[in-house]
Amino acid sequence: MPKDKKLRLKKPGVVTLKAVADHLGLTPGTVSSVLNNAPSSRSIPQRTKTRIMTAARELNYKPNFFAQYLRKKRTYTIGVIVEEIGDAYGSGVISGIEQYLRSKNFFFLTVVHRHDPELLERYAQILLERGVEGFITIDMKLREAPSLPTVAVAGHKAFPRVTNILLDHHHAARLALQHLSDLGHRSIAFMKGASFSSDSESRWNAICEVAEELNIEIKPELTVQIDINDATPQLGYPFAKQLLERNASFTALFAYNDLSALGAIRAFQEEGLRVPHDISIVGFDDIQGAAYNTPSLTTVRQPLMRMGTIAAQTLLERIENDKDEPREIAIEPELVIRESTARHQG
Amino acid sequence: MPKDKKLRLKKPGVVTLKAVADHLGLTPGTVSSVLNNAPSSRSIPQRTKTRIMTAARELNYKPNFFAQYLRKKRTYTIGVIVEEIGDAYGSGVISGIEQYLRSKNFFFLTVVHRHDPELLERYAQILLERGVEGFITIDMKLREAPSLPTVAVAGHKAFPRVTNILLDHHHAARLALQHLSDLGHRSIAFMKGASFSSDSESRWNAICEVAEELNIEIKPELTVQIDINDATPQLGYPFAKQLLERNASFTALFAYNDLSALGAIRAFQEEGLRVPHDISIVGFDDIQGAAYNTPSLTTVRQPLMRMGTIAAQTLLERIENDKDEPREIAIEPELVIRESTARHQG
DNA sequence: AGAGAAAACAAAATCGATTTTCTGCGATAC
DNA sequence: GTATCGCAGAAAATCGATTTTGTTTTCTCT
Repeated sequence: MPKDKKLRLKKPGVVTLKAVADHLGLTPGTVSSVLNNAPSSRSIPQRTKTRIMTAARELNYKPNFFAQYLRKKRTYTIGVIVEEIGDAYGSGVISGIEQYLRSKNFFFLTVVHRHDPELLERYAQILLERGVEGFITIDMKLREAPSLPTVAVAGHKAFPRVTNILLDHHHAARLALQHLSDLGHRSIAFMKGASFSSDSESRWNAICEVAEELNIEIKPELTVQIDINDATPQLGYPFAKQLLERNASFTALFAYNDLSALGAIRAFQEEGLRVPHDISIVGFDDIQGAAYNTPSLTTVRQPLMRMGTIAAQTLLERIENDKDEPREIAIEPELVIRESTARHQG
Repeated sequence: MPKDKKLRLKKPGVVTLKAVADHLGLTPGTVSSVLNNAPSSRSIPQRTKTRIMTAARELNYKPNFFAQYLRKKRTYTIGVIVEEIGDAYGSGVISGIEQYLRSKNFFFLTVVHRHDPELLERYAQILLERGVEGFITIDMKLREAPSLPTVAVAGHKAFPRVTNILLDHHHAARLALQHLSDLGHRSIAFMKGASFSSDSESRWNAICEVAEELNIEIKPELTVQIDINDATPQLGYPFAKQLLERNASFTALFAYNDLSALGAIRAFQEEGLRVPHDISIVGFDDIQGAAYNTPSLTTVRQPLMRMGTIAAQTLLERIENDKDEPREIAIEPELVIRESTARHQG
């Protein structure tokens, strides 16, 4: 006969509030109010309070999270929705989130969207079921107003309850293009981000504006559009090849991000082009590893960790104080000059 | 006067079991038993069952996860403990875990250990509080038997309730060293993994054995010990420098993993050494990006995603059927030859 | 000395499910 | 004609907390 499964449900060692109360000869309610320092415990004498505290510590009492939720409706947990597990951009942001939340005794659940609406729908539902108190989305295009306080990292559209954290793309474009221009590059190729990537549009618009300001011509034959979804340098590879096939000459490439830049370097080198000798390349983000590539990558740095910290902080403030949300928080980029750009050998 | 916070606790739109029951003129118990197809619903006529099902769907009733847990003690959730957010090795494994769990309608919570016992302790506690039904640890040295079914990816020590998923390191070492040997390398330098990395010891022992078999001498002056904790190529950089400072000549390096290999390449190139022309390098893992480095990395591939899938599958089987755990599951590595190794120019 | 207040807790309601135990009624059996 | 069974569902107990309401005592004050 199989052992009764029910018996295994009750974990033997778990100390409940009732156990503590019994041990003290008090009722659960009294113990609870003291442990939570509730107003109703005002009339309990210090002696008893101390007895209760001590017993709770000695028995190693930990309130059951689920039972507690049922009354308090709080989980001290937020949901983080990221493109892909281990994606370089998201990982940087999440590190910042983790740091901040840990310091505030909050916890977070992570799910992936992969730019797939169905997957997102499903995982968002799970997060809600699990009682998250807010969302942080990373590189995600929101389709509708979320039901909870939300901070959208790289979010651009305005929605109720949403704070967008966004980079100053105009400044970013200026840093990159000015740098290339200063190095003597005039024929610059561009990679446009995939339409589902939330920064694509703003970044491209900023590039167009700045190019005009700097008198740099954006030639259609030197522009490629990324339209795949990949969290590896493979992202840029086919589009760099595509660029080369067009036989239009260029001396520099402003990639959509670091991943696509790394893929492009690989593609160029396979065709016998040297970076930066023949082609200078500027990436975007400054992900982990950009500094360790050969050649190391010149790139527009986004302070990813800091963006994560700010996102978490903003969200917690809204959750705890239900403050009015700031609509937008702007982040300033920074140019990191490394080996992948050089003076145009003209 | 501030609005009463209590009022905001009850979410307006949430439909409870009682709401469904009221709407049907039945009791919650009846509705619950039918929705769960419980034995006690045998006596309920099909008409009523259909009415209940329909109403539940129409009202979009979703059982409250927390209330449900209180009775059933199930969360359909496991805890994944990984070294660092976005670390290349862990991300690969987690991708596999995610895929499998999703197909089985399980969910997972991720926390980081950073090889820090205190952090681990704290996060493990949180996972338990949140009712995970098992653990998957990744690159973690267990200190004691866990309280729940556990699968340890790259776990080596035997513990009750733990299944270790481990690579055949002897085979791995043979693939790498045979390859270098075939290319004519005799003076090979080695990087030993940090003591807190769980594969370090086995991998090193295997290397020593195979070196002996192949008559390759392991010289102390060509051996460096990684003793920092870093999830970027920075991991290998200082130790490669250290190797060079010793002025002992070598023609190849077998790094601890791909990250340290990438860092080493950078260090060597800074000193004017070309890879693979002057030094051949073999990495380990085949992380995302190893194929896109310049030069692309010859490496011993671990099938990370598959290891994740197997880990998840093994764990679920143990949770659902409380089967006896397999003590170990062996994984076969594979050599991926790319550009970072070449014949010794002797 | 008696009323009212405060002290010190106990009891009960509640959160939202699941599960076991009842109950009333019609049909069948003897 | 009544004991028994099955049906259809109601009632109540339970999971483990929190919170509100009650109930004794013991002071305090006049």
